[in-house]
Amino acid sequence: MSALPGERYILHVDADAFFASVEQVLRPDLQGLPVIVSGGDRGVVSAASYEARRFGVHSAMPTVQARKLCPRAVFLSPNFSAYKEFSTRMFAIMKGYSPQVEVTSVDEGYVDLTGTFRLHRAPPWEIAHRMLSEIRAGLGINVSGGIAGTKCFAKMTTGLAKPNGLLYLEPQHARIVLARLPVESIPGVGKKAEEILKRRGIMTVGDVADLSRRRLQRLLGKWGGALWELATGNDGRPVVSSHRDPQKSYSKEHTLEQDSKDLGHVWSVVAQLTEKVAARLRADGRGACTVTVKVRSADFSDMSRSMSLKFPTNLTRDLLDCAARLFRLTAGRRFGIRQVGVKLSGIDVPVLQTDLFEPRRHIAAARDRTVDQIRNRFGFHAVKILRGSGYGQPPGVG
DNA sequence: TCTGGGGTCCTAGGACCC
DNA sequence: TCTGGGGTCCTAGGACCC
Repeated sequence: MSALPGERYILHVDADAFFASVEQVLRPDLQGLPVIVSGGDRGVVSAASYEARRFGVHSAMPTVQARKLCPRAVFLSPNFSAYKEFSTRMFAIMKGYSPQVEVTSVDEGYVDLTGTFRLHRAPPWEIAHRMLSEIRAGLGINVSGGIAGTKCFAKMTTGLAKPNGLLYLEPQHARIVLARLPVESIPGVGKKAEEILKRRGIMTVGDVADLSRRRLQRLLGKWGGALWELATGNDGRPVVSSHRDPQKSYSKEHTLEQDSKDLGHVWSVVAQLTEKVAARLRADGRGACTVTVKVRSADFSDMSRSMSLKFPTNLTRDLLDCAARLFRLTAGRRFGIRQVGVKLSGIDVPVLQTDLFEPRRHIAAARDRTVDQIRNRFGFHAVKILRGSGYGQPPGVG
């Protein structure tokens, strides 16, 4: 048996209720119970075990609502380092079967199985079955997989295989089976695109495929053309096993426990976010040109202000300085503040030529290094940067 | 129902340059 | 009175994904 010329066999792998499943492995007393991982009562559900889903709980649902639907569930805060470790083990198993493994998120990835006939002397669905079985046995979690001729179809097929299943759709069957699914099951079609399409009677994947590319482009812009390729099975994107593109932005957000109009307090939160995100930048040996401060008001309107520097920097002093100026520009709103965020972009190697003219920057860099070391060992609050100590000025508003 | 936090990519207008 | 055009960078906002 061998692959037909030009035919691809792409496997999409997705762990079921990943965060909740990992928690149930780490705490066997939670097996069989409804488990909900969520970021707190003003947040949303990150993952719900299948026991919790029976009560109607699903991810992205407000935690408050999940509590109403399933008050007896075990609610847990996320433990990202544990999820990362399980993720690493899962992908290590996958890489044992094919060198072409693409990691798309902590619990999801693609494997190109086109070459497995030759490599393993077994058809791709057999290889996929072994792979998923090894993950289940090794990690104790459930995983699902879908095999199809394109990445898009493989991912949609996984959706049909859940929970804990594996499904292979031959090309001619994939067209028929997937065509019946609703438009929003195509990855990339969210609420907005769904509304635009359905308002015009375009309800299913098949309806999209039957349109002309031009019509879709008129409806959805550039994305319309790409969507047409996905829906018609002309998605030629390869499985990319090489290293991911370097990270393009670093951000940190925080939702306040209560909406606040106390700009002094809110600024102290923004300053902490800035310090934390700057430390991540330094840990990667990188710098940022652009700083963005985002404010979400109690009415859920967002406002962001950004500014760009001439040279990439990772000095806390520089970044806090920008953040303070930007935060001042967001003042004067009618509602309290719900959430704030700091984003660093325009990422590059930090530039130091200004050092020649300003030895104080060396001192600032040394101070950052010291603060990072202490905080890495004793925690963020082991060091407190006081206002008026040369950086991190108060907002001067309100 | 009452809406997180981490990202990526796209659009559109204005400034600026040649 | 009429007033280019293309390229690139910056900013603000928004859609989408897990």
